[in-house]
Amino acid sequence: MTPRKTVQQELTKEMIMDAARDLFSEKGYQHVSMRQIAKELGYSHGALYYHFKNKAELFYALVENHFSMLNTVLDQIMKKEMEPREKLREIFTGFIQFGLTYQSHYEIMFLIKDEEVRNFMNEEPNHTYEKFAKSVYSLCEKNVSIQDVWSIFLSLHGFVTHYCRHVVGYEDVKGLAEAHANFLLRAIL
Amino acid sequence: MTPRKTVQQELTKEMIMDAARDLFSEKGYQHVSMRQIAKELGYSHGALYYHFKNKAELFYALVENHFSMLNTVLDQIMKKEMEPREKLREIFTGFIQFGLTYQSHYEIMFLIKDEEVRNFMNEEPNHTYEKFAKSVYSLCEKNVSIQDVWSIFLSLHGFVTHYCRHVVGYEDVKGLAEAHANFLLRAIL
DNA sequence: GATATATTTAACCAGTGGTCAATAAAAGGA
DNA sequence: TCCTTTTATTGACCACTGGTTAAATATATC
Repeated sequence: MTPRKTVQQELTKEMIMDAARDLFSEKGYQHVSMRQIAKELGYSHGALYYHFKNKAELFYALVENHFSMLNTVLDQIMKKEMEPREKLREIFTGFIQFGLTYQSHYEIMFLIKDEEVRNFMNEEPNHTYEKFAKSVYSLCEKNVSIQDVWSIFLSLHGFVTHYCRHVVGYEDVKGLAEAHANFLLRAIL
Repeated sequence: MTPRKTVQQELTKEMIMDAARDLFSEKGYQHVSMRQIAKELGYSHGALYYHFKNKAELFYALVENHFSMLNTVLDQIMKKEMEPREKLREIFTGFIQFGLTYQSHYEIMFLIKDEEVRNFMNEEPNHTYEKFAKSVYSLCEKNVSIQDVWSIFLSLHGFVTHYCRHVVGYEDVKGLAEAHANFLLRAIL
């Protein structure tokens, strides 16, 4: 019985979130239990509840930053000095790269069906999409419709979703991702 | 104790499969239990096990035909007398319609990450994709690459996946689906 | 030493897939 | 018609998982 560990090995929110992240990547959100997360950390499951009110709150803490990460990716690309066409390509591959690099994040952000979890995310998805859409739209000038931008998003989403399911990293499909980006570019130019 | 139901109707595999289908559409594979299915039917869960060895077998019985259903959809479109371009459009919207009409099927066919479930499907996904790819390829003549066909598939997949998540029927997004199809057509013509 | 803090442990509760003896209804013969 | 056999259904039961909570207790802080 060791009802409290020494300070150096005390559990933190960050530790829990890191472990949770890893497990989600590996097994998917649905198949990770609080007990598993605790076991991974070498703590009892009860300890998690000291740091997070419940499972949903833990998930929300995780997902909260994921959208701003993606926003940052988009911002950084938009800042670059580059031809519009190249920039578009970068946005497309950048989106895919984000999705496949942070698969568990992506899953939670865009793939989870669970109502309970999704109710935690309010406007983040819309906000991030707005940023994406504005960027794409501004780089295409007038030969593209709002509809088209949405189609592009869905098409990228399809790419990420498929390869998420088969758990490969971005590097494994870099060539395919670029081809996909080119394919989409062809539709709008 | 009423160890057997009076008159009424006896349970059949079809009844079970119908109820299961509905529940899967609604809640997804993981969140439907044998007990829920039984309850929906007004029988005890034990009765299900008289008709199906276990949950997996029930799912497989369900999914088994889904691929051939999609194959049939593709075949029927290919049989039609139509301009290639229109046929392509029909294939695209037909795929989406299938995905959104049989969301639970689609989910199992193309979206489930669960190893246990996926091990049930052997070559069906590949076979169905082959049929899709051959059809599309033959309708495009030479101005399209194998890569492009794959991109089309992923793009349609993205559409279905997204709207599956938000549980809407095909009718609710028919206009969007057609726009998406047109978008994809533009990329290859 | 007292108090706040962090952790474990055990337990609760609801739910799961799955098994099976008991049993009533239906079917088939005589 | 009665009797047997087959068939389909039930509900108790098992072993398990998962989220959550509360009491107990060891450490840290003052």
